[in-house]
Amino acid sequence: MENYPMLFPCPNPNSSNYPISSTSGSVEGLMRNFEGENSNNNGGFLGLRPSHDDLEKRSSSSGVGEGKSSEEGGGGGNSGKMKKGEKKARKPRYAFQTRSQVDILDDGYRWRKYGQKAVKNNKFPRSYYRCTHQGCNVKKQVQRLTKDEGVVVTTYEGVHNHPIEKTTDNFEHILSQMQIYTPF
DNA sequence: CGTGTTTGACCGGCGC
DNA sequence: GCGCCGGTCAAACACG
Repeated sequence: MENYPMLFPCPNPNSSNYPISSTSGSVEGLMRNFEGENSNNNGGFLGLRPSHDDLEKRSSSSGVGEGKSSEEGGGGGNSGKMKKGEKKARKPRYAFQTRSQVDILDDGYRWRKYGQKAVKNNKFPRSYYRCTHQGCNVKKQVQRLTKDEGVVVTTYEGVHNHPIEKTTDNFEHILSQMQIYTPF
């Protein structure tokens, strides 16, 4: 994947409110609860939810409700590489909707796709990405809404602890290709 | 040859 | 206890 569509999910490049690199506090302030059920969510608002993990209650048949993360190195292929009984680190997650033609919103980091699953209430599959930087366990998942093909929901999990690889000159290009849904 | 994608299977929690 | 469901791994493949 060398063609970088390059979209950045930040409405204000000059602002310090980067969804990923900044502290969660400032980001949380900007967004509203995203728990309204997505599929019926005819959009129009920027959904962001710093998940506090525990209250993950999915409404079974009605909700897409994300399950819990099983932490890195978890589960999977029974090769016996994960330690069981390890405590689960709960990480904050940031979700936001963007309007874009492309699914992959490149924010300047390098992502490796590690999975793709179909979600029950959506026709479009959800893609799982992980930052390829060593020691950087930032994960991200991209999902497209059924109702609005133009709306892409991106969920970031974790914080990068290494500098970006690309210059920020691309922001102009990035912003030209996307528009953020704002409730205001 | 290195890097990332594809894809099926598996894991683990929760609901029933 | 079983089955659903979301999340993840890993081998094979594709591409530069």
